Amino acid sequence: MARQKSETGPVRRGRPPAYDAETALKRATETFWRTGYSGTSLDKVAAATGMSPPSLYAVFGNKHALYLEALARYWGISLAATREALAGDHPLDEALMLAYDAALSIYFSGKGTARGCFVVGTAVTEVAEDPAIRNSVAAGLRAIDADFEARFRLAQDRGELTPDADPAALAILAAATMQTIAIRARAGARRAELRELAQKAVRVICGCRPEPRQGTTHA
Amino acid sequence: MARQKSETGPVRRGRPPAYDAETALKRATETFWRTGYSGTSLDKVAAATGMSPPSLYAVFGNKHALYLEALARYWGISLAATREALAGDHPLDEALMLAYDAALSIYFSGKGTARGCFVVGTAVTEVAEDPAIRNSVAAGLRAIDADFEARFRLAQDRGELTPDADPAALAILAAATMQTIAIRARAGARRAELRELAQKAVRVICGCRPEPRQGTTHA
DNA sequence: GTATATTTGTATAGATCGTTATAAAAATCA
DNA sequence: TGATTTTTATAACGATCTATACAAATATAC
Repeated sequence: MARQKSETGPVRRGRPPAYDAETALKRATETFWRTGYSGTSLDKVAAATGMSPPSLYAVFGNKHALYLEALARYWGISLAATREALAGDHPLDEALMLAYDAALSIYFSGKGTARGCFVVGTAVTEVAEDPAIRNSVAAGLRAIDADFEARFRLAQDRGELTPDADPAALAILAAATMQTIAIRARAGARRAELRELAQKAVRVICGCRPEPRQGTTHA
Repeated sequence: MARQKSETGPVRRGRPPAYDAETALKRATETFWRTGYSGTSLDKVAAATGMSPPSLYAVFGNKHALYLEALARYWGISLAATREALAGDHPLDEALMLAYDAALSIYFSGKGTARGCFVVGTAVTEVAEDPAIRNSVAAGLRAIDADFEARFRLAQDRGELTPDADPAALAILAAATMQTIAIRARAGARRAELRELAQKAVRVICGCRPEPRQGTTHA
Protein backbone atom coordinates (compact mmCIF):
# COMPACT_ATOMS: atom_id res chain seq x y z
CA MET A 1 0.00 0.00 0.00
CA ALA A 2 2.42 2.64 1.17
CA ARG A 3 5.65 3.47 -0.58
CA GLN A 4 8.77 1.71 0.58
CA LYS A 5 11.77 3.86 1.21
CA SER A 6 14.69 3.56 -1.19
CA GLU A 7 16.91 2.69 1.74
CA THR A 8 15.30 -0.63 2.63
CA GLY A 9 14.96 -1.19 6.35
CA PRO A 10 15.75 -4.54 7.93
CA VAL A 11 14.32 -6.78 5.20
CA ARG A 12 11.69 -6.45 2.47
CA ARG A 13 8.73 -8.76 2.69
CA GLY A 14 6.46 -9.62 -0.21
CA ARG A 15 6.91 -9.22 -3.95
CA PRO A 16 9.45 -6.51 -4.77
CA PRO A 17 8.21 -3.48 -6.71
CA ALA A 18 9.16 -3.53 -10.37
CA TYR A 19 9.50 0.24 -10.74
CA ASP A 20 11.29 2.97 -8.85
CA ALA A 21 8.95 5.58 -7.41
CA GLU A 22 11.31 8.47 -8.14
CA THR A 23 11.74 7.67 -11.83
CA ALA A 24 8.01 7.01 -12.10
CA LEU A 25 7.35 10.46 -10.63
CA LYS A 26 9.75 11.96 -13.14
CA ARG A 27 7.98 10.24 -16.04
CA ALA A 28 4.60 11.32 -14.70
CA THR A 29 5.88 14.89 -14.51
CA GLU A 30 6.94 14.76 -18.14
CA THR A 31 3.47 13.64 -19.13
CA PHE A 32 1.61 16.28 -17.13
CA TRP A 33 4.08 18.85 -18.45
CA ARG A 34 2.93 18.34 -22.03
CA THR A 35 -0.83 18.10 -21.69
CA GLY A 36 -1.59 19.63 -18.31
CA TYR A 37 -3.39 18.19 -15.32
CA SER A 38 -6.92 17.95 -16.71
CA GLY A 39 -5.67 17.02 -20.16
CA THR A 40 -3.63 14.07 -18.95
CA SER A 41 -5.38 10.79 -18.22
CA LEU A 42 -4.05 8.22 -15.82
CA ASP A 43 -3.86 5.80 -18.71
CA LYS A 44 -1.35 8.12 -20.36
CA VAL A 45 0.62 8.35 -17.13
CA ALA A 46 0.51 4.59 -16.83
CA ALA A 47 1.83 4.23 -20.36
CA ALA A 48 4.60 6.78 -19.71
CA THR A 49 5.72 5.19 -16.47
CA GLY A 50 5.21 1.59 -17.55
CA MET A 51 3.17 1.10 -14.40
CA SER A 52 -0.36 -0.20 -14.29
CA PRO A 53 -3.10 2.04 -12.87
CA PRO A 54 -3.41 -0.01 -9.66
CA SER A 55 0.31 0.35 -9.05
CA LEU A 56 0.11 4.09 -9.58
CA TYR A 57 -2.70 4.33 -7.09
CA ALA A 58 -0.89 2.15 -4.59
CA VAL A 59 2.20 4.34 -4.73
CA PHE A 60 0.78 7.85 -5.11
CA GLY A 61 -2.81 7.66 -3.86
CA ASN A 62 -4.73 9.20 -6.74
CA LYS A 63 -4.28 11.45 -9.73
CA HIS A 64 -4.49 14.65 -7.70
CA ALA A 65 -1.93 13.52 -5.13
CA LEU A 66 0.36 12.36 -7.92
CA TYR A 67 0.19 15.74 -9.60
CA LEU A 68 0.84 17.55 -6.32
CA GLU A 69 3.92 15.42 -5.80
CA ALA A 70 5.11 16.16 -9.33
CA LEU A 71 4.53 19.86 -8.67
CA ALA A 72 6.49 19.78 -5.41
CA ARG A 73 9.31 17.91 -7.10
CA TYR A 74 9.44 20.47 -9.90
CA TRP A 75 9.51 23.40 -7.47
CA GLY A 76 12.42 21.77 -5.69
CA ILE A 77 14.45 21.36 -8.86
CA SER A 78 13.50 24.72 -10.32
CA LEU A 79 14.10 26.80 -7.20
CA ALA A 80 17.38 25.03 -6.53
CA ALA A 81 18.59 25.86 -10.03
CA THR A 82 17.75 29.54 -9.59
CA ARG A 83 19.36 29.69 -6.16
CA GLU A 84 22.50 28.00 -7.37
CA ALA A 85 22.79 30.44 -10.25
CA LEU A 86 22.35 33.43 -7.95
CA ALA A 87 24.59 32.09 -5.18
CA GLY A 88 27.90 32.23 -7.00
CA ASP A 89 30.40 35.07 -6.86
CA HIS A 90 29.57 36.42 -10.30
CA PRO A 91 28.69 40.04 -10.99
CA LEU A 92 24.98 40.81 -10.83
CA ASP A 93 24.32 40.75 -14.56
CA GLU A 94 26.17 37.49 -14.99
CA ALA A 95 24.35 35.93 -12.06
CA LEU A 96 21.00 36.88 -13.54
CA MET A 97 21.95 35.43 -16.91
CA LEU A 98 23.05 32.22 -15.19
CA ALA A 99 19.59 32.04 -13.63
CA TYR A 100 17.88 32.56 -16.99
CA ASP A 101 20.16 30.07 -18.71
CA ALA A 102 19.29 27.53 -16.04
CA ALA A 103 15.62 28.23 -16.57
CA LEU A 104 15.99 27.92 -20.35
CA SER A 105 17.68 24.55 -19.88
CA ILE A 106 14.62 23.37 -17.97
CA TYR A 107 12.09 24.97 -20.31
CA PHE A 108 13.74 23.44 -23.37
CA SER A 109 14.44 20.05 -21.81
CA GLY A 110 12.81 16.91 -23.13
CA LYS A 111 12.08 15.90 -26.67
CA GLY A 112 9.92 17.71 -29.20
CA THR A 113 8.74 21.28 -28.82
CA ALA A 114 9.65 23.21 -25.68
CA ARG A 115 7.32 22.76 -22.72
CA GLY A 116 8.24 25.92 -20.84
CA CYS A 117 7.82 25.98 -17.08
CA PHE A 118 5.83 23.15 -15.49
CA VAL A 119 4.14 25.59 -13.11
CA VAL A 120 3.25 28.22 -15.68
CA GLY A 121 2.32 25.61 -18.25
CA THR A 122 0.14 23.33 -16.14
CA ALA A 123 -0.44 24.51 -12.56
CA VAL A 124 -1.60 28.04 -13.32
CA THR A 125 -4.68 26.71 -15.08
CA GLU A 126 -5.72 24.58 -12.10
CA VAL A 127 -4.89 27.23 -9.53
CA ALA A 128 -8.23 28.96 -9.95
CA GLU A 129 -10.26 26.08 -8.56
CA ASP A 130 -7.79 23.87 -6.71
CA PRO A 131 -6.74 25.08 -3.22
CA ALA A 132 -3.85 22.65 -2.83
CA ILE A 133 -2.30 23.58 -6.17
CA ARG A 134 -2.93 27.23 -5.41
CA ASN A 135 -1.02 27.02 -2.13
CA SER A 136 1.93 25.36 -3.82
CA VAL A 137 2.04 27.89 -6.64
CA ALA A 138 1.65 30.89 -4.34
CA ALA A 139 4.45 29.66 -2.08
CA GLY A 140 6.75 28.99 -5.04
CA LEU A 141 6.15 32.42 -6.51
CA ARG A 142 6.95 34.03 -3.16
CA ALA A 143 10.16 32.00 -2.99
CA ILE A 144 11.28 33.20 -6.42
CA ASP A 145 10.63 36.80 -5.45
CA ALA A 146 12.54 36.36 -2.21
CA ASP A 147 15.53 34.72 -3.92
CA PHE A 148 15.85 37.51 -6.45
CA GLU A 149 15.32 40.21 -3.85
CA ALA A 150 18.03 38.74 -1.63
CA ARG A 151 20.44 38.81 -4.54
CA PHE A 152 19.59 42.42 -5.35
CA ARG A 153 20.08 43.43 -1.72
CA LEU A 154 23.45 41.74 -1.79
CA ALA A 155 24.28 43.60 -4.99
CA GLN A 156 23.30 46.84 -3.34
CA ASP A 157 25.53 46.08 -0.36
CA ARG A 158 28.38 45.31 -2.72
CA GLY A 159 27.88 48.56 -4.58
CA GLU A 160 26.68 46.87 -7.77
CA LEU A 161 23.49 48.93 -7.47
CA THR A 162 22.96 52.51 -6.44
CA PRO A 163 21.67 53.01 -2.89
CA ASP A 164 18.38 54.35 -4.22
CA ALA A 165 17.65 51.19 -6.24
CA ASP A 166 14.63 49.23 -5.02
CA PRO A 167 15.57 45.55 -4.58
CA ALA A 168 11.93 44.48 -4.26
CA ALA A 169 10.99 46.23 -7.49
CA LEU A 170 13.94 44.75 -9.35
CA ALA A 171 13.05 41.30 -7.99
CA ILE A 172 9.54 41.63 -9.39
CA LEU A 173 10.92 42.45 -12.81
CA ALA A 174 13.44 39.64 -12.65
CA ALA A 175 10.72 37.16 -11.72
CA ALA A 176 8.41 38.58 -14.38
CA THR A 177 11.14 38.12 -16.97
CA MET A 178 11.49 34.48 -15.99
CA GLN A 179 7.75 33.99 -16.31
CA THR A 180 7.43 35.67 -19.68
CA ILE A 181 10.26 33.44 -20.90
CA ALA A 182 8.30 30.44 -19.63
CA ILE A 183 5.17 31.50 -21.48
CA ARG A 184 6.96 32.32 -24.72
CA ALA A 185 8.99 29.11 -24.69
CA ARG A 186 5.81 27.03 -24.49
CA ALA A 187 4.23 29.19 -27.18
CA GLY A 188 7.01 28.30 -29.60
CA ALA A 189 9.67 31.01 -29.29
CA ARG A 190 13.17 29.89 -30.19
CA ARG A 191 15.71 29.49 -27.43
CA ALA A 192 18.19 31.98 -28.89
CA GLU A 193 15.45 34.58 -29.15
CA LEU A 194 14.54 34.09 -25.48
CA ARG A 195 18.15 34.36 -24.43
CA GLU A 196 18.38 37.73 -26.19
CA LEU A 197 15.17 38.71 -24.43
CA ALA A 198 16.77 37.83 -21.11
CA GLN A 199 19.86 39.86 -21.96
CA LYS A 200 17.78 42.89 -22.81
CA ALA A 201 15.86 42.57 -19.56
CA VAL A 202 19.06 42.17 -17.54
CA ARG A 203 20.50 45.26 -19.18
CA VAL A 204 17.52 47.33 -18.02
CA ILE A 205 17.35 45.73 -14.58
CA CYS A 206 21.05 46.31 -13.98
CA GLY A 207 20.78 49.83 -15.32
CA CYS A 208 20.71 51.29 -11.81
CA ARG A 209 24.45 50.89 -11.55
CA PRO A 210 26.75 53.40 -9.88
CA GLU A 211 28.61 55.72 -12.26
CA PRO A 212 31.49 53.79 -13.84
CA ARG A 213 35.04 54.75 -12.78
CA GLN A 214 33.92 56.88 -9.90
CA GLY A 215 35.04 54.84 -6.88
CA THR A 216 33.62 51.64 -5.44
CA THR A 217 32.07 53.05 -2.26
CA HIS A 218 28.49 54.24 -2.45
CA ALA A 219 27.37 57.37 -0.59
CA MET B 1 -26.96 25.08 -39.23
CA ALA B 2 -24.90 28.22 -39.69
CA ARG B 3 -25.11 31.24 -37.50
CA GLN B 4 -27.52 33.97 -38.49
CA LYS B 5 -26.19 37.49 -38.46
CA SER B 6 -27.49 39.83 -35.79
CA GLU B 7 -28.63 42.20 -38.51
CA THR B 8 -31.38 40.02 -39.92
CA GLY B 9 -31.59 40.10 -43.69
CA PRO B 10 -34.90 40.37 -45.53
CA VAL B 11 -36.93 37.93 -43.42
CA ARG B 12 -36.13 35.12 -41.04
CA ARG B 13 -37.50 31.70 -41.91
CA GLY B 14 -37.92 28.85 -39.45
CA ARG B 15 -37.98 28.82 -35.69
CA PRO B 16 -36.17 31.82 -34.22
CA PRO B 17 -33.10 31.08 -32.10
CA ALA B 18 -33.72 31.41 -28.38
CA TYR B 19 -30.22 32.58 -27.51
CA ASP B 20 -27.88 35.26 -28.79
CA ALA B 21 -24.62 33.89 -30.13
CA GLU B 22 -22.54 36.75 -28.73
CA THR B 23 -23.83 36.42 -25.16
CA ALA B 24 -23.49 32.64 -25.43
CA LEU B 25 -19.85 33.09 -26.45
CA LYS B 26 -19.33 35.39 -23.51
CA ARG B 27 -20.82 32.84 -21.10
CA ALA B 28 -18.74 30.07 -22.64
CA THR B 29 -15.64 32.22 -22.18
CA GLU B 30 -16.45 32.67 -18.49
CA THR B 31 -16.69 28.92 -18.08
CA PHE B 32 -13.43 28.10 -19.88
CA TRP B 33 -11.79 30.91 -17.93
CA ARG B 34 -12.38 29.15 -14.61
CA THR B 35 -11.55 25.54 -15.42
CA GLY B 36 -9.51 25.71 -18.60
CA TYR B 37 -10.08 24.06 -21.94
CA SER B 38 -9.49 20.43 -21.01
CA GLY B 39 -11.10 20.89 -17.61
CA THR B 40 -14.35 22.26 -19.00
CA SER B 41 -16.92 19.85 -20.39
CA LEU B 42 -19.47 20.84 -22.97
CA ASP B 43 -22.17 19.98 -20.47
CA LYS B 44 -20.79 22.72 -18.23
CA VAL B 45 -20.74 25.14 -21.15
CA ALA B 46 -24.28 24.14 -21.99
CA ALA B 47 -25.38 24.78 -18.43
CA ALA B 48 -23.60 28.15 -18.36
CA THR B 49 -25.07 29.31 -21.65
CA GLY B 50 -28.50 27.79 -21.15
CA MET B 51 -28.11 26.18 -24.56
CA SER B 52 -28.39 22.48 -25.27
CA PRO B 53 -25.34 20.67 -26.66
CA PRO B 54 -26.86 20.33 -30.15
CA SER B 55 -27.48 24.07 -30.25
CA LEU B 56 -23.89 24.75 -29.24
CA TYR B 57 -22.65 22.48 -32.00
CA ALA B 58 -24.98 24.06 -34.53
CA VAL B 59 -23.70 27.54 -33.71
CA PHE B 60 -20.00 26.98 -32.99
CA GLY B 61 -19.09 23.69 -34.66
CA ASN B 62 -17.43 21.82 -31.81
CA LYS B 63 -15.69 22.36 -28.49
CA HIS B 64 -12.36 23.25 -30.06
CA ALA B 65 -13.83 25.80 -32.45
CA LEU B 66 -15.86 27.29 -29.63
CA TYR B 67 -12.76 27.72 -27.50
CA LEU B 68 -10.84 29.27 -30.39
CA GLU B 69 -13.65 31.76 -30.87
CA ALA B 70 -13.63 32.57 -27.16
CA LEU B 71 -9.87 33.05 -27.35
CA ALA B 72 -10.11 35.38 -30.33
CA ARG B 73 -12.84 37.36 -28.62
CA TYR B 74 -10.73 37.72 -25.49
CA TRP B 75 -7.68 38.87 -27.44
CA GLY B 76 -9.83 41.50 -29.11
CA ILE B 77 -11.10 42.88 -25.83
CA SER B 78 -7.78 42.60 -24.03
CA LEU B 79 -5.61 44.14 -26.73
CA ALA B 80 -8.11 46.94 -27.27
CA ALA B 81 -8.01 47.79 -23.58
CA THR B 82 -4.21 47.98 -23.58
CA ARG B 83 -4.13 50.06 -26.76
CA GLU B 84 -6.71 52.48 -25.47
CA ALA B 85 -4.76 52.94 -22.25
CA LEU B 86 -1.52 53.59 -24.13
CA ALA B 87 -3.10 55.79 -26.81
CA GLY B 88 -4.04 58.76 -24.64
CA ASP B 89 -1.98 61.88 -24.11
CA HIS B 90 -0.83 60.89 -20.63
CA PRO B 91 2.80 60.87 -19.53
CA LEU B 92 4.53 57.54 -19.98
CA ASP B 93 4.25 56.34 -16.39
CA GLU B 94 0.56 57.26 -16.23
CA ALA B 95 -0.11 55.55 -19.55
CA LEU B 96 1.53 52.35 -18.31
CA MET B 97 -0.48 52.41 -15.10
CA LEU B 98 -3.65 52.91 -17.13
CA ALA B 99 -2.76 49.78 -19.06
CA TYR B 100 -2.16 47.80 -15.89
CA ASP B 101 -5.33 49.11 -14.29
CA ALA B 102 -7.25 48.03 -17.38
CA ALA B 103 -5.67 44.60 -17.16
CA LEU B 104 -6.48 44.34 -13.46
CA SER B 105 -10.10 45.19 -14.21
CA ILE B 106 -10.22 42.23 -16.58
CA TYR B 107 -8.27 39.87 -14.33
CA PHE B 108 -10.51 40.63 -11.36
CA SER B 109 -13.78 40.68 -13.29
CA GLY B 110 -16.50 38.14 -12.63
CA LYS B 111 -17.67 36.69 -9.36
CA GLY B 112 -15.62 34.70 -6.88
CA THR B 113 -11.85 34.52 -6.87
CA ALA B 114 -9.88 36.32 -9.57
CA ARG B 115 -9.37 34.42 -12.81
CA GLY B 116 -6.39 36.35 -14.10
CA CYS B 117 -5.82 36.52 -17.84
CA PHE B 118 -7.81 34.11 -20.02
CA VAL B 119 -4.77 33.46 -22.19
CA VAL B 120 -2.28 32.89 -19.39
CA GLY B 121 -4.84 30.98 -17.35
CA THR B 122 -6.20 28.63 -19.99
CA ALA B 123 -4.51 28.88 -23.40
CA VAL B 124 -0.90 28.54 -22.29
CA THR B 125 -1.55 25.00 -21.08
CA GLU B 126 -2.98 23.91 -24.43
CA VAL B 127 -0.38 25.74 -26.50
CA ALA B 128 2.12 22.92 -26.19
CA GLU B 129 0.04 20.45 -28.19
CA ASP B 130 -2.53 22.54 -30.05
CA PRO B 131 -1.26 24.35 -33.18
CA ALA B 132 -4.34 26.56 -33.60
CA ILE B 133 -4.22 27.79 -30.02
CA ARG B 134 -0.47 28.21 -30.32
CA ASN B 135 -0.83 30.45 -33.36
CA SER B 136 -3.39 32.61 -31.60
CA VAL B 137 -1.29 32.95 -28.46
CA ALA B 138 1.93 33.67 -30.34
CA ALA B 139 0.24 36.35 -32.43
CA GLY B 140 -1.32 37.97 -29.36
CA LEU B 141 1.97 38.04 -27.49
CA ARG B 142 3.64 39.69 -30.46
CA ALA B 143 0.87 42.27 -30.56
CA ILE B 144 1.34 43.15 -26.90
CA ASP B 145 5.07 43.57 -27.41
CA ALA B 146 4.49 45.75 -30.45
CA ASP B 147 1.95 47.95 -28.67
CA PHE B 148 4.26 48.59 -25.74
CA GLU B 149 7.26 49.14 -27.98
CA ALA B 150 5.40 51.68 -30.08
CA ARG B 151 4.50 53.60 -26.95
CA PHE B 152 8.11 53.57 -25.74
CA ARG B 153 9.33 54.80 -29.12
CA LEU B 154 6.81 57.61 -28.91
CA ALA B 155 8.05 58.41 -25.41
CA GLN B 156 11.59 58.52 -26.67
CA ASP B 157 10.60 60.88 -29.47
CA ARG B 158 8.84 63.07 -26.95
CA GLY B 159 11.89 63.15 -24.71
CA GLU B 160 10.25 61.12 -21.95
CA LEU B 161 13.07 58.61 -22.29
CA THR B 162 16.78 59.15 -22.88
CA PRO B 163 17.98 58.54 -26.43
CA ASP B 164 19.99 55.52 -25.29
CA ALA B 165 16.94 53.76 -23.85
CA ASP B 166 15.98 50.55 -25.65
CA PRO B 167 12.25 50.60 -26.49
CA ALA B 168 12.22 46.90 -27.37
CA ALA B 169 13.81 45.97 -24.04
CA LEU B 170 11.40 48.15 -22.10
CA ALA B 171 8.49 46.64 -24.01
CA ILE B 172 9.57 43.16 -22.99
CA LEU B 173 9.64 44.21 -19.34
CA ALA B 174 6.28 45.94 -19.63
CA ALA B 175 4.72 42.84 -21.18
CA ALA B 176 6.41 40.60 -18.62
CA THR B 177 4.97 42.74 -15.84
CA MET B 178 1.48 42.30 -17.28
CA GLN B 179 1.96 38.54 -17.45
CA THR B 180 3.29 38.18 -13.93
CA ILE B 181 0.28 40.15 -12.74
CA ALA B 182 -1.95 37.72 -14.63
CA ILE B 183 -0.30 34.71 -13.00
CA ARG B 184 -0.34 36.17 -9.51
CA ALA B 185 -3.94 37.31 -9.78
CA ARG B 186 -5.07 33.78 -10.62
CA ALA B 187 -2.87 32.42 -7.83
CA GLY B 188 -4.75 34.52 -5.28
CA ALA B 189 -2.81 37.77 -4.91
CA ARG B 190 -4.92 40.72 -3.80
CA ARG B 191 -5.67 43.45 -6.29
CA ALA B 192 -4.11 46.25 -4.23
CA GLU B 193 -0.93 44.23 -3.90
CA LEU B 194 -0.75 43.76 -7.66
CA ARG B 195 -1.33 47.43 -8.28
CA GLU B 196 1.63 48.24 -6.05
CA LEU B 197 3.63 45.66 -7.98
CA ALA B 198 2.72 47.46 -11.19
CA GLN B 199 3.75 50.80 -9.73
CA LYS B 200 7.12 49.45 -8.69
CA ALA B 201 7.67 47.99 -12.14
CA VAL B 202 6.66 51.24 -13.83
CA ARG B 203 9.06 53.15 -11.63
CA VAL B 204 11.97 51.01 -12.80
CA ILE B 205 10.85 50.93 -16.43
CA CYS B 206 10.48 54.71 -16.55
CA GLY B 207 13.78 55.12 -14.74
CA CYS B 208 15.58 55.90 -18.00
CA ARG B 209 14.29 59.43 -17.89
CA PRO B 210 16.26 62.50 -18.90
CA GLU B 211 17.74 64.49 -16.00
CA PRO B 212 14.95 66.49 -14.35
CA ARG B 213 15.03 70.30 -14.79
CA GLN B 214 17.68 70.21 -17.45
CA GLY B 215 15.72 71.24 -20.53
CA THR B 216 13.15 69.34 -22.54
CA THR B 217 15.13 68.72 -25.70
CA HIS B 218 17.18 65.57 -25.86
CA ALA B 219 20.68 65.64 -27.37
C1' DG C 1 7.34 -27.05 2.50
C1' DT C 2 3.45 -23.78 4.37
C1' DA C 3 1.92 -19.31 5.84
C1' DT C 4 2.21 -14.42 5.36
C1' DA C 5 3.04 -10.06 3.03
C1' DT C 6 3.30 -7.16 -0.90
C1' DT C 7 3.11 -6.05 -5.88
C1' DT C 8 1.61 -7.21 -10.22
C1' DG C 9 -1.58 -7.45 -14.42
C1' DT C 10 -6.27 -8.04 -16.08
C1' DA C 11 -10.56 -6.71 -16.26
C1' DT C 12 -14.01 -3.79 -15.32
C1' DA C 13 -17.29 -0.88 -12.71
C1' DG C 14 -19.63 3.54 -12.82
C1' DA C 15 -19.40 8.09 -14.32
C1' DT C 16 -18.47 11.40 -17.66
C1' DC C 17 -16.56 12.73 -22.06
C1' DG C 18 -17.52 14.89 -27.01
C1' DT C 19 -20.75 14.35 -30.39
C1' DT C 20 -24.94 13.26 -32.97
C1' DA C 21 -29.55 11.05 -34.46
C1' DT C 22 -34.22 12.10 -34.09
C1' DA C 23 -38.40 14.30 -33.82
C1' DA C 24 -41.21 17.94 -31.80
C1' DA C 25 -41.66 23.09 -31.72
C1' DA C 26 -42.02 27.53 -33.90
C1' DA C 27 -41.46 30.51 -37.37
C1' DT C 28 -42.46 31.96 -42.71
C1' DC C 29 -44.23 30.99 -47.43
C1' DA C 30 -47.81 29.62 -50.56
C1' DT D 1 -54.62 25.57 -44.07
C1' DG D 2 -50.61 22.89 -45.36
C1' DA D 3 -45.69 22.73 -46.91
C1' DT D 4 -41.13 24.37 -45.82
C1' DT D 5 -37.40 25.93 -43.00
C1' DT D 6 -34.80 26.36 -38.91
C1' DT D 7 -34.07 25.69 -33.90
C1' DT D 8 -35.13 23.27 -30.04
C1' DA D 9 -34.98 19.44 -26.45
C1' DT D 10 -34.51 14.53 -25.44
C1' DA D 11 -31.98 10.73 -25.63
C1' DA D 12 -28.31 8.14 -26.45
C1' DC D 13 -24.05 6.54 -29.00
C1' DG D 14 -19.24 4.92 -28.47
C1' DA D 15 -15.13 6.38 -26.28
C1' DT D 16 -12.72 7.62 -22.43
C1' DC D 17 -12.40 8.98 -17.65
C1' DT D 18 -10.90 7.91 -12.53
C1' DA D 19 -10.65 4.34 -9.61
C1' DT D 20 -10.92 -0.48 -7.85
C1' DA D 21 -11.91 -5.73 -7.24
C1' DC D 22 -9.64 -9.71 -7.87
C1' DA D 23 -6.45 -13.28 -8.25
C1' DA D 24 -1.90 -14.67 -9.90
C1' DA D 25 2.98 -13.72 -8.98
C1' DT D 26 6.92 -13.17 -6.01
C1' DA D 27 9.27 -12.17 -2.07
C1' DT D 28 10.26 -13.38 3.22
C1' DA D 29 9.20 -15.82 7.84
C1' DC D 30 8.57 -19.93 10.14
